[in-house]
Amino acid sequence: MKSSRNILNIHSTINSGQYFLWEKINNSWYGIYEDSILKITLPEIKGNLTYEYDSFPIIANWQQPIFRLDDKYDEIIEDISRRDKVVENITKKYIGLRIMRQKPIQCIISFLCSSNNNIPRIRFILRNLSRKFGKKIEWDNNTFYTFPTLKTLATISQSELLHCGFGYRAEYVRKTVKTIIDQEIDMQLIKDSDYVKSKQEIMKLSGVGEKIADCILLFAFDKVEAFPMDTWIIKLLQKKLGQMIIPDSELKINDKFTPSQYRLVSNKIRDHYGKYSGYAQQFLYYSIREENGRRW
DNA sequence: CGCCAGGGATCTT
DNA sequence: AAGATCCATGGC
Repeated sequence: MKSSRNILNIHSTINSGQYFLWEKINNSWYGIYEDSILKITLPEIKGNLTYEYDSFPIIANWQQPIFRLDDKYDEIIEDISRRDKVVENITKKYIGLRIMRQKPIQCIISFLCSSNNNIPRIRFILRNLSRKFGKKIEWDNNTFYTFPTLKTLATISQSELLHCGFGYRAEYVRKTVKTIIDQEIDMQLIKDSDYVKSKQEIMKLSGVGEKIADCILLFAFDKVEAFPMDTWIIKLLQKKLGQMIIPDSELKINDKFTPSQYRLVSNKIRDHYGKYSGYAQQFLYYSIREENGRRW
């Protein structure tokens, strides 16, 4: 199965801080997904705009759900581009950037780990966790480790988590895993409900506040209107988007916002960008990181 | 040494 | 309801 690069740019999509367990080996990207290893091989011939997809153990046509190829991409780009010039320009520049659809548990643990942390370290910690507690898979002359299952996660001790590098987030992981195992949150409800109700439910998890909830809903639960606001997006709001989205507001955007400030700005911003706000956010985030010379 | 990293929980006013 | 503080860790 192949797809054109003008609707999917692998590099920007994988390197946009949404899905941490990918690594490039030679001319292929390898990703961790459930019990399988995903593989994308880049074209060797210049001008060839197709990718080749593979996986082991095989998952047929995995790229369709994972890169959300079923989304009406053109319509989404047109919709968010209409909202303001900033996003219009960025979507032109980085066309092909996609949102990926992750498995809930991996996504939840990944973003629990993201609080007050940076992307290289998030990757480092998640890889440690996988190496120690995931299933070993030998493929393509390489060794890979899957992400541990919920059941396995429940058996991991606090000190083992600390040894992976979770730091103070180890307690979040332990509590969150227990909450999910004990079915104290309703995963089906999160899948089926709208953004507001799903967010309320996912925020019952320890370590999941406003921002991380938005990430989980956007990257694992199809809530494409979620607009996660991290420190970089907040800087952008202070610098160039604030007046456009929150005109004449008495709200002062500080470097951190309180939960109520977050909700207020979130409401305004989702009103501004509409039902595909999550896509707008991902373009903005990627753009900021590119402009600031990301290191990862 | 301080500041920052895809923040959140908890305690204090 | 809004601030202040602490959280573990590494890069710069």
